[in-house]
Amino acid sequence: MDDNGENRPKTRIQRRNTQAILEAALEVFSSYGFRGATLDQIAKAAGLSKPNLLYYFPSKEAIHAELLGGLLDVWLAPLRALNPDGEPRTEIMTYMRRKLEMSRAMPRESRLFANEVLQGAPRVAEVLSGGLKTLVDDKAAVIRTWIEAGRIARIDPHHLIFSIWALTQHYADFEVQVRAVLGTERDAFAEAEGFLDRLFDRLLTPDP
Amino acid sequence: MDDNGENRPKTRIQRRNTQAILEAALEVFSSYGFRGATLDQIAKAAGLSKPNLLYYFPSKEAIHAELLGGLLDVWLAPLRALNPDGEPRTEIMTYMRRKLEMSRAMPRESRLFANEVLQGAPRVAEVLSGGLKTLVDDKAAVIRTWIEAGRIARIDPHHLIFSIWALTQHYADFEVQVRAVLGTERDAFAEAEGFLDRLFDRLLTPDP
DNA sequence: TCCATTTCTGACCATATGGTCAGGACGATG
DNA sequence: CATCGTCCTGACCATATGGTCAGAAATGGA
Repeated sequence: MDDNGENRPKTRIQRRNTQAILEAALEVFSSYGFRGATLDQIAKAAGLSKPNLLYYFPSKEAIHAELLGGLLDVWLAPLRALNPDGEPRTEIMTYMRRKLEMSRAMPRESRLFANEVLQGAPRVAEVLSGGLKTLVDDKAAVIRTWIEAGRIARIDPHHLIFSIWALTQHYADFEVQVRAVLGTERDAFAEAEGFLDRLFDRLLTPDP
Repeated sequence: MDDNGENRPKTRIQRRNTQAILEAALEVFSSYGFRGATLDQIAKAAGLSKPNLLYYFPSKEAIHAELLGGLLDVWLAPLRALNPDGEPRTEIMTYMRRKLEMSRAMPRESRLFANEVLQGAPRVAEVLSGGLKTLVDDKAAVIRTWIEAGRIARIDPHHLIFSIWALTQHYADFEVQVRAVLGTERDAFAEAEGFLDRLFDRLLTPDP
């Protein structure tokens, strides 16, 4: 089904152009969603002609799929890195900080996923209920052992993870809103770090 | 500029059809975003022909604008209701619960706004930096007085409001993801209420 | 019942869009 | 420099889409 993976870009030109296309596609898809984006927009942003786009990728779908698939691992890496043998609060705080840093450094990637999920995740539904669910369930189980050991507060692990997603991605996905409300003077991400540190510190502290 | 407001729907048929159109448009726009939605989809969902749609609304833009504008007041009502003279924690907790309830009861409306803001809010940019900013600044000032009086913890009011938005809207905007991860057995919103109660209770409690 | 107004439709239009194709330009390799 | 495979393009196509229009059908009031 998927003819990628075997025949990677070989020549210099292929590498440069596929890279430019994916970069441009990220820009456009993250701004307009899949249906709202057009090949002409992507081609223009990549500095290529539309037929040339389709010389490197067989279809609009394929570009989108390549983008999503290629970024999924990066996107989930921080959660994967959550170490069952680490110090519970450190592990969770580190995870949260990494997610926030990703929102800051890769807001377009965040919006790409947000657009996809918002619109019903038609292209990644299997990933959500497959790999993602497995990963989250796995880490939730780890967190549960920490709770049982009394090392962090007794809160639902799944919703703890959701809260990290929601609070960190909010600053990327709703950036224009955050900026509009805070004004251009304030640094939303810098402030968010302090705020979220405090929030999760309080949330995780076990009851006396 | 806006020729609405004066000539509201009068006849029974007008009322019924404009209602059906807005209902259908909410369904379609919230699922696909502005550019991703088509008039044919909306017309079909409303049980009308496309020309008939355009008999009631002058353009696709107009339908979208009417939807957004009509819902803004409803959407911001809970924040407006935050009472400076009320008991601080009760006021904030009530606000959070109302927002969560709105996410539960009106997920399509939430996604409509989410789509709009995600894609750069081209049609509501003025509202964000105008009315919304004013409202938020106003309520943030109220919260700040509560903090100064030592009645709630010393946390940034703007980010407190952001956190309420992020955490409650997450359950509507990313519903498919939440459902995929949680499975169909669990009731995300019921669980969220308990989780968020606990979270904000801990967040707001003043330092000893 | 008759007429004016409102409501609705099929046919149509201009443009946008995803995608194709024949062939030309280019670049590396002998 | 000849040649072969890579790279690229203009022209083109089928379909989708937002929107228009002349006129038919329904509605409502006198």
